[in-house]
Amino acid sequence: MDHLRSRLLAWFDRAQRDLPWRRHPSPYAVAVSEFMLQQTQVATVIPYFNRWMQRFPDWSALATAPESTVLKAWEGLGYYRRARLLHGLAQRVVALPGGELPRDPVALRELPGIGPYTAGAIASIAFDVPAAAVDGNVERVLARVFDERGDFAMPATRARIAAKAAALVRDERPSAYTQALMELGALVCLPRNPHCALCPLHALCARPDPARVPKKSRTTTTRESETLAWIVEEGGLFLQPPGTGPRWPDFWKLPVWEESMMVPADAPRPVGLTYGITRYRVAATLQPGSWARASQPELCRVPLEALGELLLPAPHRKLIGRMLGQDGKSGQLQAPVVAGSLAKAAND
DNA sequence: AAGTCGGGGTG
DNA sequence: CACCCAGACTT
Repeated sequence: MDHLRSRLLAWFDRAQRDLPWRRHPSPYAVAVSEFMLQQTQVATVIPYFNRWMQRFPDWSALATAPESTVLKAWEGLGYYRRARLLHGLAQRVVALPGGELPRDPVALRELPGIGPYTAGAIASIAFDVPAAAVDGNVERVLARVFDERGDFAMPATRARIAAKAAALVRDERPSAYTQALMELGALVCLPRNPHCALCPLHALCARPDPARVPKKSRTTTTRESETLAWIVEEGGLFLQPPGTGPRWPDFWKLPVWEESMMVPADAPRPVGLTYGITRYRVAATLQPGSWARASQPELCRVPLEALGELLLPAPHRKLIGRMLGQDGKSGQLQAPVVAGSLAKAAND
């Protein structure tokens, strides 16, 4: 399949996107980008990556940073275990003799947070080592090219595709080849509406018909609803500290509304938001109120102007933004902006 | 082999 | 809405 490779590489040289981690692809930059890109789209990662490289420019800077700082820089990206694993990876790397990642994918696989995909991706992209890196994009592209019709949820199907990917590896521009396969999946060989007419592999693809593409099996989502409490006293908002509750163990959270403990307030009006977390779809309401008796001892009263520095789940931060009349369209609110806005709103 | 873990982009 | 995304780790 040398034909496939030459066509793919020629297309990549022409069509690849200008992405920040392609500017100076050091092993560190490649590793940071790969961790951030796990189950996360490129457009979401770009601003996080740029801020991260400013704040933690190399392995040493990351390794010596406190974990709270690392998590704060990851806030809003999701899958927070990745941040801890990357932090742990940095500490392992600086302790290695060369102070750098190994280039062997088998050795990479032993390090924290580096699975089969990421090991192949770092080896090939950062070190130009011929290694296969099979992510969701590559799986889809190869399944179409080789007319693999098995269910993607079945390990046997994925194993067949992985074998195809491994058989395609050559010692010819491994870095560009790995990125080209993924870039094709991201720009041309799309999940729903592949642009087959524009595809460099169109002539040799076994299944160029967009109407007959394999799809992943569905996941069932469970619906939930929750009411959270907005209680402010003396410029401080009552929050649940980290370490409690089923979700976001590292985060501060809005407390759950307790009918027996709280009295709803007439103003301001409640605000609502529906958000998804893993396989759940949660309809959340933020209810303003006050304490019926004494405040719950496990809650902390946090000054509104300090909220920007706290670790808050994205949906909770959005609810707070809406309660204070902010647009909230920016999704992730910058800490200084939040602090300033909250202080201003608290004076109203 | 199945569950868990976030959040946003997109048709 | 549902699906998908440069997956890894735990049970």
